[in-house]
Amino acid sequence: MGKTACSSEEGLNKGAWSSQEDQILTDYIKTHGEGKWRNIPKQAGLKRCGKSCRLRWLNYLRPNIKRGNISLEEEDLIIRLHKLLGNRWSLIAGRLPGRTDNEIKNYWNTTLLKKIQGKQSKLRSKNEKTKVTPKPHELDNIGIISVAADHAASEEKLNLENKVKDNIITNTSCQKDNSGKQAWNFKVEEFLVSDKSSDIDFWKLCHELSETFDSEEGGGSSTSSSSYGELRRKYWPSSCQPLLFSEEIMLEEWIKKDDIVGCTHQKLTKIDELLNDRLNWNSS
DNA sequence: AACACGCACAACCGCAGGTTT
DNA sequence: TAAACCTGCGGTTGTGCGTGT
Repeated sequence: MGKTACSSEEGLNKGAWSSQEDQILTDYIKTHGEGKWRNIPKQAGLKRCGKSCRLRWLNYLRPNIKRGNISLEEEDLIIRLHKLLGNRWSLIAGRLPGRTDNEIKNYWNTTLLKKIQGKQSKLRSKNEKTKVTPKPHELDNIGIISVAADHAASEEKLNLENKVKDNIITNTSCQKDNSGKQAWNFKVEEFLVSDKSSDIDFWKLCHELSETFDSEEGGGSSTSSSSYGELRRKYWPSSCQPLLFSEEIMLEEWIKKDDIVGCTHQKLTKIDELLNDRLNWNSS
């Protein structure tokens, strides 16, 4: 793969940008627009490499950039998103209007990490004293949730499923088995940071579909479905809007395991945490 | 006043993956 | 199809500033 090494290009300025350089770059981009970063230095008359121009524009010169004074709400959101996404700074920055990935990364490394480490060491020493061990779901990464369409299902259910599927997220992967059953897999964390996660209508749709599942379970469907239904009712808090996933797919995956209740509980608890987070964001 | 130290943040670097030729 | 090119990302480094000694 080709690589653009600024360091290998001679005669280029390095280090802090001067106000004149900033002005030249700003004027050029205002006239010609962003993109084609490699050509910008030559055309604008800057002794900088394209990557440096891009970085300067995106992190500093771009309009509507907020600088400094990260609020408590923003800080809280960064911590929550980092819990979900890890060091995916650009994704985190995407949920904080006006903030750049570089700023959030710096803020995390210099400020938040220390705060969190401080809290964790306090918690550790408390746990050591009281001999509390962390629950498994507190340590696990987030899994994948599946939405399935059972072709033998009612037309009403299918229509709802298709509506939900169309709305979830663009980069779902679709799998089909021999019986024609389909599953759309998507990563929870990607969904939660997408615009769709704050779309109330989408959640209403999910809720509606979930109710059709429940009513079909009540009508006496397969044993596995009702087992799942019981599990879901047991572990799903009534305060949460349910996120959809098919009982068939989940059970096919998990029933092979010896400890199905433990496994299901673990996954549902994680999903529950995510949804609680989402609901908290909406209410705050 | 001078120095050392730590912190915050801007900027750099290397890499990966997507796009173009 | 493969090489070249471009862009974006995350980790790391460099530097200026404030504070303590």
